[in-house]
Amino acid sequence: MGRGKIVIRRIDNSASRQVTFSKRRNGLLKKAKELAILCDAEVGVAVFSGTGRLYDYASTRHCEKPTATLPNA
Amino acid sequence: MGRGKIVIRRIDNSASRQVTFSKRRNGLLKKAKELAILCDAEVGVAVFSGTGRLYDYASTRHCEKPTATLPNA
DNA sequence: AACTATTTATAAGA
DNA sequence: TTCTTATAAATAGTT
Repeated sequence: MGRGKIVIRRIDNSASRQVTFSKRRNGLLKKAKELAILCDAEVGVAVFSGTGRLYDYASTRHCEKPTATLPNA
Repeated sequence: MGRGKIVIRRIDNSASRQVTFSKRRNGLLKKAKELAILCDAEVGVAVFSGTGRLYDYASTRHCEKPTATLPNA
């Protein structure tokens, strides 16, 4: 969905990969939220960046929100 | 993204809600997979339908895949 | 379950 | 890196 068509494979360029990660991560979380609201569904999403930072969404949060990182981060 | 613009709020009509759930659930899982591949990120998504059926995706599956249902399903 | 008119997401570019 | 814009992709309403 952009100026050009892309193939779904790892983006080699680190800077481009970071930019795409930021954009698509936001898009995914937005879609998750919309699905939960529109369809009255329970939805949970967790995304860890390459540096181990967590970005998440849960339609119903049953626990305390952690500031998690991957073990190897 | 459709013939008409919609507001993000629970879809009252049960049949429409089910159809939208099916379409958007597939879209969300696809986006999750693309994000994981493009950006080399760890991504997990879990969606429970109103009837408690689970639809999920995990970029790296560390455990056995369960055929889970919500407790109240 | 297919089909498109449209909206939305986003790849490039500024 | 935040904003813009052309274009690809998702999808709402329809058949």
